[in-house]
This record gives sequence, structure tokens and C-alpha cells, in this order.
Amino acid sequence: MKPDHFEVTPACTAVHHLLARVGDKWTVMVVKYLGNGSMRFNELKRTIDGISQKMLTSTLRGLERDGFVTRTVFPTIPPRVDYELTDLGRDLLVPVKALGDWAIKNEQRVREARARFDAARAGKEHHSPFADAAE
Amino acid sequence: MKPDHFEVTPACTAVHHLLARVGDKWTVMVVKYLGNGSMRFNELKRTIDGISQKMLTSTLRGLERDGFVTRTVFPTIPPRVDYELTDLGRDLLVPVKALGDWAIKNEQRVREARARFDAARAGKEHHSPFADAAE
DNA sequence: CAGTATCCCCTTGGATACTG
DNA sequence: CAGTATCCAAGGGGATACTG
Repeated sequence: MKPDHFEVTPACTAVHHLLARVGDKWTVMVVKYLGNGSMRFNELKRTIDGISQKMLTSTLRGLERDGFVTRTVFPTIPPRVDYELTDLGRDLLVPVKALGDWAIKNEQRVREARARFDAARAGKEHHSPFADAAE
Repeated sequence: MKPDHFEVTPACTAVHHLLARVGDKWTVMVVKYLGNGSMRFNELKRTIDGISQKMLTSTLRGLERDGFVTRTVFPTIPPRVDYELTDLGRDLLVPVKALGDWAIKNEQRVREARARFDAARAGKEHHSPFADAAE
């Protein structure tokens, strides 16, 4: 156990925990697709290109654990499992979408700021006058 | 045909990138404290107890690069560096705060969902229904 | 004071193989 | 089909030491 004694408002902790949960590599995408209605496991896997089985599973488990999605198993052969947003999940979608709209709206400004910063940093380099690769 | 509540492709990428930036371990706290006005490096370091120099530096650099904070150096001895939110940074604070409010408002619901999930999972265990690590 | 530079551990996440 | 189990690489992040 860690004796970290934060004198930080509970707000920060709450925000950080939510962002840490929602800010991982795949959660937003899963939630967004489920926002359109319930989907099966492989349906999600096919739709979200690039996601591995392991990550889809663990992402869904996490969302299920936190009450954002429901997992419904149909004991057929082959098995079928449906995932669907709960009310809480749909509710979460509102502020997340707001952040998403902000992101889309300001993407360009961030990109420009980044370009300025990198250009300034490259200009200050005296060791290597070459263009250094930004990501 | 499939219901299409919102388009997925550009939104997901933008949202994920923003969340990945803002969802790391310290960014929210730094931005939040800077929301109260400009602060010096060590002032931030003292206030955000638990953060290392390395992480404060890299967090601030990232925020600066993306145009969310400005870094002002006073060439005195000892040196003084002020950090302050830009307009973009303040603007970002709006949807982030919305998410924060959601987090605070629904913290309990998430906690309860988690407890239910863990209880159900513990119930399915073949072995000890005893103490599972509660965080 | 405000950083850089290292070392190193731990987590995240991808690839692959196996199962009910 | 819908997972688990295992291995492994990359990078985030902490502790510490050094610097202008």
C-alpha cells in the first residue's frame, strides 16, 4: 500500500479516475460504438479496427465493472454475447461527447501550437541543425 | 439499417488523443491549479504533493507544446518561471470541468456498480469467498 | 530555483495459442 | 463465437544525482 497523502480536492481525484478509465486506448471507441445500440463481441472487434481480443475483453470488463455496459450471454451454440450501454453509460456519453466536440473544434489550434513549439525547439538546437523528426 | 446517432471516425481519434493527453496521471491536476492563476514551478510542485520534478516538467512541457499553457522565464538569479493557462487552456477547462462534475455526481453509482460486480465475481469463485483486495 | 540526465520498475497493450 | 492464458516489447513514471 502506498502512503501517498494527497492534499488535493476530491474533485481532482474523481476527475482523474474517470479520465484514467475513459482515457485509455480503446474505451472511448467502444463506448461510442455501443452508443448506437447493442453489439456482439466480434461485431465490436470487426468494427473497431486494430483492437486485439485481449484489449476488447478487458475494456469491456472494465466498463461492465463500472456499470457503463451490460453483458448479456445467450447460452446457445455457438455462444452469443451482447453488450449494451446502461443508463449510466449513456449518461456518461454526454460529457464525453462534449469533450469530443471540443476536441474536433480545436484540433487545428492544438496542431498549430504543436507546430510552433516544435519549430521553436528546432530553432534553438545548436548541436544538430537538421530537421528532427516529430512524431 | 443501423441507427447512426453520431459519426464515429474523426470524433474517436480526436477524442482519444485529447483524453490520452488529459487523462494521464498529473495533467488534470496541473491544469486545475493553473486555472486559479499563474504559478511558479516549485509552487506547483509543492501544491501538487506527490508529483516528481520529472513528471511536473514533462507534464508542463506537454501542455506548453499543445498550447494549453505559457511558460515565462525571468532571467533572474535565482531563476523564476511562471506557468499560466492560455485562452485555449481555459477553454479546455470548460468541457473538462463538465466531465469533472459528472465524475463527482456519479462517483457513488460507479462505486456501487463496482462493488456489485466484484461481489458477483467473488461469488463465482470456487475458493475463498474472503477478503479480495478492496482498493 | 528550475530544471536535465540516469537508472529501473511496473503497467499497458500487442501477438499468439488454447478452450468451452 | 467468445473468450482465457501466456509471453513479451515499449513506454510511463518514480527515485536519485547533477547543473546553470
